[in-house]
Amino acid sequence: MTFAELGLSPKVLSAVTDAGYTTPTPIQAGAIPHAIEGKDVLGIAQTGTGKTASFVLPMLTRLERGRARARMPRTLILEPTRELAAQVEENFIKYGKNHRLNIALLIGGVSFDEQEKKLERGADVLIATPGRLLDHFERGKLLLTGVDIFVIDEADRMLDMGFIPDIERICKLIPFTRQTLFFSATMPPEITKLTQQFLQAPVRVEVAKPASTNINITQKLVKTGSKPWAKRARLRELIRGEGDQLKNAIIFCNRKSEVATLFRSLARHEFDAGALHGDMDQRARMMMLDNFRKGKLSLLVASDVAARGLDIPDVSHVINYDIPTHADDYVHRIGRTGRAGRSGKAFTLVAKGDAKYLDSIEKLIGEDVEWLDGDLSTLEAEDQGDEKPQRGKKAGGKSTSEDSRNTRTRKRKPSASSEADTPQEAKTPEVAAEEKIEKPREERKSAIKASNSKSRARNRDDDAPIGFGDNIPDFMKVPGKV
DNA sequence: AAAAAAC
Repeated sequence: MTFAELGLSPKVLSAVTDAGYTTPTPIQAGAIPHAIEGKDVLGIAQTGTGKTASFVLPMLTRLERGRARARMPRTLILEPTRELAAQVEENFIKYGKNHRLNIALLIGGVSFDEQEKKLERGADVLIATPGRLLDHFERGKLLLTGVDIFVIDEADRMLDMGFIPDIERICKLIPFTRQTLFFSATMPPEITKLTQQFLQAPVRVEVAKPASTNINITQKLVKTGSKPWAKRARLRELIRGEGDQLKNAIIFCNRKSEVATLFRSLARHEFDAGALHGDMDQRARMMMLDNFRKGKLSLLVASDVAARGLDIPDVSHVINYDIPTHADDYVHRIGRTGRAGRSGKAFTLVAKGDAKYLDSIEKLIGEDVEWLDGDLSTLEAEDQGDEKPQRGKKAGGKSTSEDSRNTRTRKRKPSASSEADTPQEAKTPEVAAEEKIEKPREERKSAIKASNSKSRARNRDDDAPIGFGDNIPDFMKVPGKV
């Protein structure tokens, strides 16, 4: 089977050939002919199966007839995250290089002006995250009555993120005569219901290939102490131990605050690291991802915003700094490596107390993951000696910041051994970009809370009802308060 | 328990 047999237009075909592809993936072979015919498609596939091209290519072919009118986009593609939306735009640019199409990307965190201009000019392709799309719609900058092709990508993730009501709303604004292409990695009951609602006599194309069975990925568990400094030290040791084998790595944390902390720590230890999480300013997000893709950064510390769908062909390692508490996240995370036929390694740091999460992961993927060192039984013992191997520190201090304080005050150079093992060119502009990273929301929130409660405490009782002065009736008083 | 997404 070749791309030439799928019914794509010559313009599209030549762009595909130029990109170096000749053989379609199963999802592409299954979906493209039907999509070109104008049929609805239900695609069940993980990312990394060539899913994006399976809707981009037929859409380009179909878009060759007709042109866009102002404020009336001809197609709409919904994506759950900003990065995925941007990635789809890249695909339209790459495969649409022989076309003259107006592409508009509507995502949050960036200015409205440019997006409005593109809508005004008439968009052939509109790629959006739900929030910003509805925002434009409510401002009257957009009519969806001209949409001929509607794509819902990563539907199960949209469900996880609570986007379904938004999607239902958007769906009602699009003519029912449209063609709908619907993609999801899994088919939970809610999603099945949605497909019955949105799709008409769809062609079902299923590519069952969960990332966990990807034989290109070598999975290993890594024993670690549970204290933050101990985990960071173990991580550095792990990275250095991989030496040249580690070309680049995505390091996943469970919390945005942990991403920020770990990123700063790695940067101080002269690692070539970047960070990515949802509370960062959008420009920094784009820059980090871009530099990681281009190889200017070898480590990317990320939250689960990067777990699904991100297509970076050449990631040698995925490291779960925190074990994912949802087993499917594990599958998605490690699926960022071992892509496009390459081999990849996936390490998961396991500390005392992570056993139950490990259990559900192994249950889901249907196999036991090998330990790099030791095993679950040695974990407990290991954690007893969890004292920080340095003296002269204030006991009972916050171990979280100690680790960074050391290097900040001393600014020591990396040791000879680490110099050999760690990626060089450490004087990255990304370290300077550290300042651009916003504080995680929770930190901001607690800061606000602290200052609020302080000012409130000056005035009067926190929970006292307003308007009674000191004569609060008994029944209005908060129980337990004097 | 947390992440993502709108000003």
